[in-house]
Amino acid sequence: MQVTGDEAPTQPPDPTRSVAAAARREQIIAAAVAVLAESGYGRTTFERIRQHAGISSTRLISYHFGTRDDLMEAVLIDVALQAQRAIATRVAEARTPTEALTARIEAQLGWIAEHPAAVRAMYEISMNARDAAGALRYGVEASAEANVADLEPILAAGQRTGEFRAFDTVLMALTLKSAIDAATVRLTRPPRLTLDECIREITGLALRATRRDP
Amino acid sequence: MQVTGDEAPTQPPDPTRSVAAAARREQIIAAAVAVLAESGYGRTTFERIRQHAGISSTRLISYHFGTRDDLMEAVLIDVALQAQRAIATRVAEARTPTEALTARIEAQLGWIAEHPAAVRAMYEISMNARDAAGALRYGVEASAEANVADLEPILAAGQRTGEFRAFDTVLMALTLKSAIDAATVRLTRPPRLTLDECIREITGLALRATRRDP
Amino acid sequence: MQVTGDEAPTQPPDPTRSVAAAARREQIIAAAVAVLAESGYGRTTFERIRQHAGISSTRLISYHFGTRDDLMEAVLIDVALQAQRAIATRVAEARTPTEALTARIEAQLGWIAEHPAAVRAMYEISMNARDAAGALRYGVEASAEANVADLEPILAAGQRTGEFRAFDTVLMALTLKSAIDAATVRLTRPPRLTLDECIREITGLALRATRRDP
Amino acid sequence: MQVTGDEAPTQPPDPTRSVAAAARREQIIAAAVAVLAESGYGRTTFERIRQHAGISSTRLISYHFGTRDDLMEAVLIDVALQAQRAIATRVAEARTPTEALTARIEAQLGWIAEHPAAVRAMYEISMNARDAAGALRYGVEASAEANVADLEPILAAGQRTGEFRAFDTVLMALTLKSAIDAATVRLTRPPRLTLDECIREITGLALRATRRDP
DNA sequence: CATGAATGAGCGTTCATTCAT
DNA sequence: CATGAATGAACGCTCATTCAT
Repeated sequence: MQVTGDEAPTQPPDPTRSVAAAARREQIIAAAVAVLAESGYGRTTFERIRQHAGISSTRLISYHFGTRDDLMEAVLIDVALQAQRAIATRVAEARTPTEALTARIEAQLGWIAEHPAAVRAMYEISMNARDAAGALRYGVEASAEANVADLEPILAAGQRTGEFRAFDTVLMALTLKSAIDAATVRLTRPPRLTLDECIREITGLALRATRRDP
Repeated sequence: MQVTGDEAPTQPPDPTRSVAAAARREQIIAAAVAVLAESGYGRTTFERIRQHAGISSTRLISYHFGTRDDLMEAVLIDVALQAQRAIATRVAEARTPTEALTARIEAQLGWIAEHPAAVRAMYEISMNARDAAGALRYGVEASAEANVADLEPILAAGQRTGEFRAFDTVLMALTLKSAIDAATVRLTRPPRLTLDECIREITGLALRATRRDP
Repeated sequence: MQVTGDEAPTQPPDPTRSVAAAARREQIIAAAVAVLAESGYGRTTFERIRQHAGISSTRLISYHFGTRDDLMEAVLIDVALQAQRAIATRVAEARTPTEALTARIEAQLGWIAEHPAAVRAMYEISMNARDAAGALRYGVEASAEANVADLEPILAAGQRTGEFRAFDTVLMALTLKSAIDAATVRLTRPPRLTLDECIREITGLALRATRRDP
Repeated sequence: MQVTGDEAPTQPPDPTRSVAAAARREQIIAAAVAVLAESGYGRTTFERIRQHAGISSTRLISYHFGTRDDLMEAVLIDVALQAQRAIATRVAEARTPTEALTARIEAQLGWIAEHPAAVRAMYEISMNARDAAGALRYGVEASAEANVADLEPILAAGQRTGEFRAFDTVLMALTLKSAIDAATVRLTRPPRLTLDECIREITGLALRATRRDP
């Protein structure tokens, strides 16, 4: 994802080569997430990030990330990967597709509840970052795909083991994603539900929707 | 030292005094709505609005609306009032609370379906406009209140006539609002529903939720 | 040549509409010419121009001209037009093609000798201004064409009147241009010639090259 | 507090000590020449040179050459020496001053025709490099002197042997230099001449100008 | 009702350079 | 011999806004 060539600042550091650079990047990304969540995309300037990160110069940001757009992309990728990893870890512990489905829902809702700022930051970026032509850079489609990509295999596995009934796995994945999104909103906006209520609600729905007809 | 108000070089002209001024204001607001919907809040600059409106100078915008924030507020109010009026008109034709409730839902969903740009513009403003301190100027609460304000009287009226059962009218109004919001999303994002399906869904839900137990 | 639309600063002033704006533009262009001649293209910054023009803010420059490239183009056009006009005026006074040819050479060499800064400024721009792709924006070809455009009609007219012999007018125009360019160099670099010497040299050459064979 | 010289963090390594360092320097100079010729002085940044040279970091450039100005000077000197050497070698083969004069002209024009990028690079540097005060660092005078320095001895020798007539050798050298410069332009810009034509032209001129009157 | 002219503040970006190993 | 990390300074540009008519 690193830009090479002309656009990059002098000496773009290879993040994989140096732990110090990686740490700096993490520090800056964390600050960017906080500012995005608190102040919104439009007010997330290098200067505000600099203040929040407690570093001396905004130059340090462009040194590590290049342009503002590059930084935003780095934040988006970083946060998405973190979420993905957290969820994948918990799903990996499941022994059956049913458990996996439950774990997946719990993990996602749990992660969202635990990282409201990160979620908000992703939202700000995906709703505001635009390319030169003015089109949204990270459209709804992209995030939809991302959220569905790991759900569909679980459903397919469940059908293979016979735990789940026959249905279109892509469509079901999309439906579950929508349900989770709806529940997510209920975590933050009235009529509010607690995390446990959300999880219970969605897992109940998912299990009923996928289980073999008796 | 000019003897003018605080917000503009010459105070925004009294819209009742001049039809020309009112027309200009409408023209600019319409352009602002279009730009907001197409380019997002951050890229909705005076210059872009000027182009879209086909007027000669951005000065004309600040002349009529004062600051950018003032313009955004004017857009928000204008659009909200328009929606409110359209809905109120249709609700006013209803003869019973039940009819009013149905009309209210149909009218709102209908208006949303017919004015996607306006809806998007309101969304952009409410999600991005911030005050000097950095706080969202038109929080979720504000729009919630607005959307609920005309719903609650209908419910109360239904209870008085005995058509509706006993329930907390505020809570029920909020619940219905949430349901409508959810349906709204289904108009634009998969799994998609048609306007008619949305209306049927929500009115069915509302009627069942409010009617007297048999 | 005025950029319209997005790239323009707020309220690009129409230079034809206001004498004040035209005066400001002239003032800024004059300062730009001086800085270009003195400091070269790379050091011709808004700030240096601002100082030289004795104006308060660099913003005034971008207000009137837009981007730096736009300014440079404006300078180039302005200077070229000025030269063109000065030359055309003197050529217009000529009664015969022979006189016109002489006048043309005298006028161009005279203008160059009188406006060394302007000549240098044009040179700096044409040798340094590049487009986004990195290619020279105002190639040698462009200036060659410009310098030849008014020469060729004179030659053609002389052939019609019978004062000049038969030759390819385009080729002859190019040749004369080359001779003038060479003479120009001799005005500034050793072995140096005076303006009068240059004029005598080139007009002598031109007249001999074009006159009817006896 | 490092005990180093003024210009670089660690003093530019002694080129005689290490062949590796010399090779690096050559590599970087070659890249710089290419970038100068292609992109012009203003766009010849460390980053672009780095890309062109295929090295990892711009730091390597400043390590070997110090500042940007130092690099440019190194390029200028390197290219000039190369040209000088090529020309001197061919002149050394001549047995008489007349042969030497011919060889000198042929060699210079030949070198120019064979190394357009190097010629262009020298030109870019000499026309753009400036000192802190803003004055051209390598003025026209400098290059004139350089080009004349080896011409004058040839002429003087010819006078001593009696092959050449009496004339002011410095003035004649300058004149010949001007003629060569003019021919150089004719290699690249219309009305164009081939290399052979140029050589014939200039050598013809030179021999006629210097030979004893019969 | 409309416009022209001017302006200040802030932002991202670029570039060479320096301090460390 | 080479590199990584950091940094300061300057620049062009954008935007909303204000002072005049």
